Amino acid sequence: MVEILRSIGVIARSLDSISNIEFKDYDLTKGQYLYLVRIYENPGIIQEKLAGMIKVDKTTAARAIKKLEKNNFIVRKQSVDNKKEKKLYVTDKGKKVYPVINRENVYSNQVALKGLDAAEQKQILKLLKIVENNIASDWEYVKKGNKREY
Amino acid sequence: MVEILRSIGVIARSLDSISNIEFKDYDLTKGQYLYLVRIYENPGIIQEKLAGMIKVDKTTAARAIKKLEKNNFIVRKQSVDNKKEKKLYVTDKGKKVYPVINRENVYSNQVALKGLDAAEQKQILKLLKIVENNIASDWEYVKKGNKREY
DNA sequence: GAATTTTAGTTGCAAATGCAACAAAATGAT
DNA sequence: ATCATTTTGTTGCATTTGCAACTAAAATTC
Repeated sequence: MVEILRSIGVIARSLDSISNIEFKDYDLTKGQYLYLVRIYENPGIIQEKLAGMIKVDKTTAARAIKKLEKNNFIVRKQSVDNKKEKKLYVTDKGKKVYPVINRENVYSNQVALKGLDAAEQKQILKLLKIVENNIASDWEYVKKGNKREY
Repeated sequence: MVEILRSIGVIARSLDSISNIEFKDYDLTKGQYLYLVRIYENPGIIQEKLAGMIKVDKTTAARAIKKLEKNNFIVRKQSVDNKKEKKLYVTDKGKKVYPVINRENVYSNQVALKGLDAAEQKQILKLLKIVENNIASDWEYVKKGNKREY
């Protein structure tokens, strides 16, 4: 019964691969769309939280964000109340690309859910949210250097 | 309703990240476990099919497999009936690691499904299989250089 | 309030990833 | 049988990814 992990892996790689190919026309290189949409939807979010949100190494996030900034999709503003933090915001250029990403995501979502009725669509989302929550704590645990016992 | 894509992405990255960290003790570097289990379960499979099975670029698969061979986890045997193909088989060393990977996967699966009753577990697997199928054709389509219209 | 721990971010490596572009064998079409 | 196409695999190159190791600011503990 290891199938759900594999299925999820296969689906995720497929979707990511498709997105990366489709966004190349918009100057967005591998993975960048991930960060951009989250910054758009969470203006002022900091790098560390963003990394945790999408479950990616903080150094990977740092570099992806740096590149987004270099390419003028986002800006980093020094937080006034906290000298460590740099708050992230989407620029006008970033705001223009957002609908493109969103449109693609909505379409892929449609393709993914083809053949499922409304109740099943609701159900899979609900169940995935639970799984996401379940696995999130283990991710943090292992990322911090702790060893899972099993 | 783009949430299922995101949820799947988050879960997949979490699981992959955890696996990569946990398998480091067994000389398996990033991603290798993916290929090894599939070769174990499908002896004689060729590289191209394996790449398609896990939805990864064929050049990425080529290099991961090359490394698995170099580290003696698998062997490549020239197919007798087809001079292009190289069939893949797990070595004794590979066979020894398989249970380790499987045990981890089973555990992660358990963690993932925590809080879901038997019916829900069955349901999520069934729905994910449909989604996997739905998205697989788009992956192949886009990978071959075709453009999705939406 | 000084000392310790946690949080947020960075840089140096080494490795993985994937697109392009290629070669050669196998298959299909006429 | 010949020619075109598809399948399988490779290498070059640029980019992404992530673990280690490190600063510095903030929060917590004593």
